[in-house]
Amino acid sequence: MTNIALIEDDIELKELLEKYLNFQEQFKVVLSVISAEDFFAKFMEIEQIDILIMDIGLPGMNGIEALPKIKQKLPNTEVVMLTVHDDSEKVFQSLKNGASGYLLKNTSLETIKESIEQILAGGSPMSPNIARKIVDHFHPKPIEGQKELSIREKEIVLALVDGLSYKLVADRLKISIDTVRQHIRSIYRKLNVNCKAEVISKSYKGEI
Amino acid sequence: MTNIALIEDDIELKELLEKYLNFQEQFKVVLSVISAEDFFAKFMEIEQIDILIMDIGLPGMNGIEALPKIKQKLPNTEVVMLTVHDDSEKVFQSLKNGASGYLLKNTSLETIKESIEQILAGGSPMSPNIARKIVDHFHPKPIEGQKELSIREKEIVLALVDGLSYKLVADRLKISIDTVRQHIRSIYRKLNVNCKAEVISKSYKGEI
DNA sequence: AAGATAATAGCATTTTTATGCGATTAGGTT
DNA sequence: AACCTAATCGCATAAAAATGCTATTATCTT
Repeated sequence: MTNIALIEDDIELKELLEKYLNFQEQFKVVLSVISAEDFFAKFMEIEQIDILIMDIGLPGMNGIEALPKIKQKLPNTEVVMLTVHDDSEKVFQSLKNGASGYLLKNTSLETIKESIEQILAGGSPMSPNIARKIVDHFHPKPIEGQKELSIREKEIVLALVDGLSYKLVADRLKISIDTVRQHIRSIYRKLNVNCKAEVISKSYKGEI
Repeated sequence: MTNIALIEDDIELKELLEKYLNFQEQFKVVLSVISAEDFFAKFMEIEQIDILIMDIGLPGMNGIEALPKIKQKLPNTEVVMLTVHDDSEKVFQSLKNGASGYLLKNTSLETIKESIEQILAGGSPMSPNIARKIVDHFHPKPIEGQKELSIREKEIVLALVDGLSYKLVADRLKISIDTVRQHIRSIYRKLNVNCKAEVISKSYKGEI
């Protein structure tokens, strides 16, 4: 038996979900509230919550703000966001704050049921459009008007990302520190930056 | 009509997929080969390839190596990996190299068909276990024995990640440059580092 | 042959970072 | 009351980074 909690301020949807999930014999909705504040007031009374399905747009504290506080108190509860928001910002913030899944509100009850089963099987349910936003995050973004770094320059960048000083970069690549300086000059020119920090950030953002 | 290409060295699976997809009236398998080399030899003859479904474990050049070369020549073709490999390394490399979806080989034909439809609708099909690996990538990893940064210190970190100098950090937070220095000292002590570069890297790795 | 680019290296100078030491104020804990 | 932490600020100094300028060699393109 899987214990499920809901935070959803759309009463109609909340009751529909509650009914549908309780109708499944393997699930039990043990808590169903309309706000994060409500959840914090009542969750201690529940012996176990396996899965929490929550909205982002809530009255009072929103779902994304509430998420880290919930995960702090219930680290073993898997949280799935169920929301109309499909902008990247909200998706990534939710994931960073501890969500294990992200479903859009046009998801069918059937698919929500399957999503819960996926979570229990160690997976992450994700509406395809949300998955695309995450996948695109990994795709290198070609910056227009930005010159391609040479192989050697990319090696220097990797060393900088590793946190090495000019001296240590020189040691790693067996070149003089002045050559390192020279390469870094070229890198800064090509990337239009003027400090290591920006190079490292661009590297992590996939802009190199 | 959607044109589909396959690279799959398991002949049985390859022919099964080919038959199944051709049976769907909205799909047409326009190229079906058993290696990347084969693909490169024959893809020019095909007028259009909308979707490429490919394996990773191939004879000769493997799927991950072949991927960037394929995307270079066919930037508008959406690539879905279909493989038995579920290790994070292969998943992330595939995404970085341009894959738009990642399915495990236990995926049903029915689900593969749905995955193609998801791609066409601008989504990214993803087996739930693969999605979990990607989601986990965003979850902050609590480092044992690492002290929690204060709110102010986190603001400083954000400013450093943005590439600001001490002086500009001071301006942004309306404090003196010496206070910035002091905060950065505390941050370095808590994170066990001794330069901005490492702080920025830790931040992007989710270790803060 | 001339021109462009990548990789190497040196020297000088200014700016920024990293670090040592000390200090005050405010808020919370024991 | 004594103690701790977060946040603030100052001064000093050594190390590292950023930048300006020059120069050689090799390779590749036109």
